[in-house]
Amino acid sequence: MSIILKDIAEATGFSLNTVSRVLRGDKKISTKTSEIIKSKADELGYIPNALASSMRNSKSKIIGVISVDSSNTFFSSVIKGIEYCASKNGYHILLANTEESTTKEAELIRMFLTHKVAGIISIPIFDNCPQRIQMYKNLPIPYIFIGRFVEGLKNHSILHDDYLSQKEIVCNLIQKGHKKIIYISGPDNASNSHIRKKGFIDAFNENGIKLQNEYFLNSTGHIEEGYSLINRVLHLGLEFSAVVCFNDLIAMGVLKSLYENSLKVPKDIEVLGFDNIYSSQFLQPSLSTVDVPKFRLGNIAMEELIKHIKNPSLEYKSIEINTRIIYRETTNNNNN
Amino acid sequence: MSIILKDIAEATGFSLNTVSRVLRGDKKISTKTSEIIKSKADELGYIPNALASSMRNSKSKIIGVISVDSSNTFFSSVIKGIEYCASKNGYHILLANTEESTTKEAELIRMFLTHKVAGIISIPIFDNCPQRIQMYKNLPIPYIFIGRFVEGLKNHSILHDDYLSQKEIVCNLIQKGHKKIIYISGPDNASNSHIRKKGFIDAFNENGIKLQNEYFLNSTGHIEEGYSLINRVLHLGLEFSAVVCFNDLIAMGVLKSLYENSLKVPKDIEVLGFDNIYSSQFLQPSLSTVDVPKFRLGNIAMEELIKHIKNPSLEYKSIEINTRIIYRETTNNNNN
DNA sequence: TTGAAAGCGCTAACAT
DNA sequence: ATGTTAGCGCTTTCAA
Repeated sequence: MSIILKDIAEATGFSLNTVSRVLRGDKKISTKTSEIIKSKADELGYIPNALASSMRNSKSKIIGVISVDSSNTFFSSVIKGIEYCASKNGYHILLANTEESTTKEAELIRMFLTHKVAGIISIPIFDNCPQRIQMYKNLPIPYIFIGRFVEGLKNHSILHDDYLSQKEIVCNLIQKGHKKIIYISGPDNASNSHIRKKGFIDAFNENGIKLQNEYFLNSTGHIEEGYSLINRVLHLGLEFSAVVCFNDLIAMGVLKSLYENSLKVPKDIEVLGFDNIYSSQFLQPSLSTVDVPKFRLGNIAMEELIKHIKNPSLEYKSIEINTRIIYRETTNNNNN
Repeated sequence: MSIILKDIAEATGFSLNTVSRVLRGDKKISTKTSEIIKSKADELGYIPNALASSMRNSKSKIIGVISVDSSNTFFSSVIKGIEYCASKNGYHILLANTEESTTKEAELIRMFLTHKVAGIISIPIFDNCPQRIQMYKNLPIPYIFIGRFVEGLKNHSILHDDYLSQKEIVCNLIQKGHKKIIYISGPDNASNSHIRKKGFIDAFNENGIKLQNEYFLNSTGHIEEGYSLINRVLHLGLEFSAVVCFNDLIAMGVLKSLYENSLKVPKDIEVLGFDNIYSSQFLQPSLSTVDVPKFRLGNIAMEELIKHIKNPSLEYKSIEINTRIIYRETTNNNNN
């Protein structure tokens, strides 16, 4: 059926081995031989068998990528960055979603191992389940975490600054006189939910303002929740003058709810998101947020991973990327 | 280093073959033997080698997925559907982007072949370059196209109805009295750009209204263009009372521009998108659009592909999924 | 510069 | 019910 090295060898009269060497670009082959073999390979439509080659030399050009939800706009940008960098370097990605399940994450790691991937990039679920951490520690291949860190494996993470930006945003609000600020937090199983929330809390503490429980709203980070949570507190009559959201999606829902309730943004209520997803600048009003370089995050993760694949003894070091606050139209920016 | 079948064979005293059969769940093995071997495999932390197994029985559980841009929210939903269905059936996806390049698409196909994938799902670039079509025709493995069709290979496509919905939308506008409707078209290299545009044109023709060239605006389907194109025609003083967009992203940009130019939607201008992406219903005003079942599209494509993998002699048949017009707040819906 | 032989880890065919 | 043997297509010794 399909053409294999042996066919080319027989067709050209050279040995199978010589053919293999030519096609891999091995030195020590006469130009003439090389040309003959290459053109015959072309003519026969030879397609190399990566499985056989991987098996023989235990090298693979495939990277396993674990994400929670590849359709989330944040992750899909990160994954695009990963894919782009992988492709540029001759690697390819095997993509799978955990759907928030730790069991699934463990299965995926095992699956990747089964498929002999060269390395793994993971946007892991945040729980400190020791078995899972151990699973990563036992990996015989390089691995990198993106955007979240796993207890005890911080060196493997490409992070972005969540804390400072979140705190600065809130300090800014406080300086403008806001005291009743709602914070809608993100999913518990993402490490940056906790970090951002801490940024919010610390801003209050550093300014000596009391925090009240009813101003903390929990969400899993989806639009609908921003919408329904604000509807609810409005209905309950909670007073507030600003809403700080774990991410832009939540902020979109918040904006919608405020609009429907005839509250003007930013005049009555200021709103801030986080992530700077693609559509944020095109909202009405455009969303003030924190830019997280998503594509770059993926890119850097992949670059780092490749370094570790090429040099397995390389020490891991945690990398933190800066974020950047972008004040747009959902905040009063007179003082900026 | 890593545990292989032979290690388990030696540790249990059974033959390598028996071990293999137990671990694959082959019948004709005594329960006792099976238990001994399984527990030893667990104990040793055995991880099967999919490469070796694939090589031996030329079966693979990997599907190649080709998309133009996996970070586009439309595609990322489709891909999620693919991945979900794949995972449910024990398959995994190798994902790669063509970045609009035909050359890249050809390379990817070759790469997938090299990696011995079981099948390919492609969101192909739309050009009738005969070499590329031939490339698909020559594929020794099953393949399915999503959302677009390739000349001469229509049976391989999972399509969604673009034409009827687009036409109906426009007929509706015309019935409401609109005569000056801007159409912002999508990228030339997507087959549905052409189909949707035809729907728009036919609506005019069937209602006996003349089409004017300046009402056709070309775009590649991104937000920015919706924004800048409308800014431009407004600047030029073109009169219009409705904007029909190839997709929701464009419509978002349009909305932004209209808003900034103090034009009220839908009072002054009605706006329609297409695709019903996740955020559309949360825009202000929420976007009237056509729902395309993205996740389901991916799901069905994968299901079909699996059928063909399991039964290679199965005839291909084109599948068309219905779309559904959703009138929200960017249109005047009194009459609906 | 080229060739012969061994073997990666597994499964299928055949034997017992 | 279990074992023996061959071989998937390739690359890596080692030899010439």
